[in-house]
Amino acid sequence: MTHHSLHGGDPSVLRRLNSAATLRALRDGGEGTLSGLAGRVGLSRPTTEGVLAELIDRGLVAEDAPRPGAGLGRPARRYRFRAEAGHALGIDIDAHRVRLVVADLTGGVAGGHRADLDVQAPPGERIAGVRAAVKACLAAAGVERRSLWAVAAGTPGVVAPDGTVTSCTVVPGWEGVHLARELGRSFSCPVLVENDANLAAMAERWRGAARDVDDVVCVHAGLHTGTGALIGGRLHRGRWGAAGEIGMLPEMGLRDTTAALITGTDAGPEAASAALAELTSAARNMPCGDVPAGGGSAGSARPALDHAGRVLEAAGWGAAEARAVVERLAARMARGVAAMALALDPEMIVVGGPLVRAGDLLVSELRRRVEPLCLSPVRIVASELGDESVGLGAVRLALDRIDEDLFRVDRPSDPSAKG
Amino acid sequence: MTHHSLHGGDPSVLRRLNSAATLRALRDGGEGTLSGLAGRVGLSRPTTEGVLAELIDRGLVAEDAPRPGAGLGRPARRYRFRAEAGHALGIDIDAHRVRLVVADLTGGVAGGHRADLDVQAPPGERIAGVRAAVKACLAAAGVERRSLWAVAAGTPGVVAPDGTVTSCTVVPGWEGVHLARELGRSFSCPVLVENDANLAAMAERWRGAARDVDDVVCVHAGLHTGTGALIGGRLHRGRWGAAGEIGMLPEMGLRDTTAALITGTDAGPEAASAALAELTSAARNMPCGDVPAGGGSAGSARPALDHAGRVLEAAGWGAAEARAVVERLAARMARGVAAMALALDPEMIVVGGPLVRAGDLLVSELRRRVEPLCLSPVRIVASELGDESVGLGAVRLALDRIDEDLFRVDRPSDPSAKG
DNA sequence: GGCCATTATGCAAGTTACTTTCATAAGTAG
DNA sequence: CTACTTATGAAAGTAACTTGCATAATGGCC
Repeated sequence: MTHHSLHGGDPSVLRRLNSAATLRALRDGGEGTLSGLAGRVGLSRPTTEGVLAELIDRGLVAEDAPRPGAGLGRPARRYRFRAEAGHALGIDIDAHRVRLVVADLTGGVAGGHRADLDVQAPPGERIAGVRAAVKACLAAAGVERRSLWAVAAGTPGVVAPDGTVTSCTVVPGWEGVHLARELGRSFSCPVLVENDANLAAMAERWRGAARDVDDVVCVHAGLHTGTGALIGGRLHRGRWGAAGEIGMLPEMGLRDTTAALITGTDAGPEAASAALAELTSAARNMPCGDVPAGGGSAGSARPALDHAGRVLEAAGWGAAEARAVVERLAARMARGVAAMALALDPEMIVVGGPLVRAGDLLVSELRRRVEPLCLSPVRIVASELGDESVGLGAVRLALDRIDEDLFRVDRPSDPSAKG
Repeated sequence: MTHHSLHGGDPSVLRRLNSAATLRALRDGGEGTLSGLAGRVGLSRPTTEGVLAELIDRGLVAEDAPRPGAGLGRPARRYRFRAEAGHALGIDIDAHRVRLVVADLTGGVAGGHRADLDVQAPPGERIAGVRAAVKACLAAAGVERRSLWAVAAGTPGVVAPDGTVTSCTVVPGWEGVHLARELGRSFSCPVLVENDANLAAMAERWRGAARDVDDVVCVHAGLHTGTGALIGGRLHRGRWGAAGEIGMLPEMGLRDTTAALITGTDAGPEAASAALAELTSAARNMPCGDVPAGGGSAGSARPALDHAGRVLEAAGWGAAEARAVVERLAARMARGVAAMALALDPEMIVVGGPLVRAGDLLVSELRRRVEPLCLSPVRIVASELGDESVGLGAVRLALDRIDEDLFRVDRPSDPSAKG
């Protein structure tokens, strides 16, 4: 049992209930007339009128001008949800870049931004880079900082419930950083931090391949392949935020997936890591336009991803050798994906992340390999969001946090609390 | 988002809300005085009085005689939850026996019963055996059939959402049986069917080792080892009811665990199955007190469990050879348990099922083997419920179903619907 | 045994919030 | 310009919760 409102209440809780229901109807069902709304929510017209007046007072609803000519009879008063009353900011922090998405309260994207980060930068510098990107993003989108009602950030690695990165293999020095607190300094609203695969899963359910699917696993294939799971429509983080890290078992084939793609073998992870290190050190002295000047002082993830990108591209236009490499990668990953499918029995598995490109070869190969290992007819599909997924998922997480306050029925006790 | 009450409502929903809160306070907080209750629920005394009158009318609450001498002042009227107003029945159907538990509405056990079943009996006969056991159980406990408000049954194998056994390796002929419908004929209340490991997990959270733990995995070690998971305090069934069947991957070491124990090897499952078949066929002609006369016509699970029991017993009093066998089993199972721990990151893993006996050797060995493979400090503990777990879990599931109706706030639409 | 402090009860008046009802306003169609 | 349609505005009515006060029942004290 989650949390039952042990306390009954005054008639005022009824008002709050109706207020929340009306606001939801207006936001999810789009603008509407007074009587139309009353019908949708199941309340009488006078009540709806009173509730709306209150919502207008709180700045959440606006009355539009009536539209004559829309039909017979006296024109109806029209109300709409004020999506512009607040905003949510989603941040996708990766080893070598940061992506941002700002959206209004209905999730309408108001702007985005991206900036490169030095892979080798220490955490402080990295966070400073994120701060600068946030500033630029807000300026470009024309969104004021005080209009932000919640911020969420995604990062590779395990994120503890308090927002600390407790384990991260792909961003140097990132472990132990209390990211929620660090980022929190820049904002006066709740700041959440979450694992990137988890956010990708939320994004796919919101606007991607898993729309309206309640039980979904998102396989986020990158340098290391992590998975995120939504169970009953809700994110499952695990007790320590480490859910989905099944790739920690080497035989699952989800570790160092990019390296495995590069070497083109299903040899053990040590061989792949060695190959990656070699490749990286070879690439260090080559000009590499995207890497910021001054970076590249030690083993970097960027050249590996670039190389992987070339392989995937080649597989896309049909190069037999490249296709064989991707097929071997799929064979390697199949165990781990099947294990997640068997453990959770989701309705759908969405495969996304940097290693998934147009052509869907990796996905169709995974489908072929994983399905025979499963008990249930799980649907394995490619991400529809590409590299937007983590940023969008972060926006969704922030919006969920906002909704918590927006639709809460019990009295707000401490509105200055940060999450 | 799960299910939002899109509709606002009359003052009557307020009454239903307060009625539910009062009932819950009375049930969970124990009996109380009128004023004391009002304070607990946060309502005024007159309101509480009205709500209680209504609850008494519905037969859910009774007024006890006031107790003079309990303190100063006028004796207070005392109210209590009528736990005896209805009952829940839990059924644990296994390959060779059926166990039943009846409990009242607070979960107080009113009676139990067990009966042997012929392992080789066809489904119809097996179900008839269950029916007979139900009858005997109700008679012994003095509970009338119409007093049953919900029934839940646990079985090995995968149970589809509609209550069909879609896959079962340990009960012959059990696949394809629509167990919920078959059992439903005997009752005029909702009948639920669930996988046994899932029920064991519910039981451990209710009254076992995982009290007050929201994220828990229960490893149910038997002929085949399945796992059940509670996530956020709720059972996670999976889209097709197959969640937790990670043992379908042979390298997880969870398949044919009893056979593996018997052979004492960590050889592949084929070797173990062959050994089991051999043992079974050898045991067929031996007298075996517990097996009903007429049974034992083909490969049976019972001798295997008996043999396994002897090994575990020997390990319990310290026989070195037997201990080594159990240690090898733990080593075999560690992969699968670790995979579940990594996939879900639960707070606790409870190890139960027929293969767990006093002494906890299997559990401590698993702890030693699994912890190094995990990212998070998961607690691995032994079941506290032994072979009661599945039956108790079934009772808990039935009680949850009852609670759904008891505390529902929206108007009941079709009270004759079966779940 | 009578009186007081204590605690709970029963009833009445007041408040909040929702609903129904009816007369009126503001448009469109002919 | 009239008739019809649809929405509005205000008033009366109902359900349910709260506060407040006089009253009842008990234990302890003198």
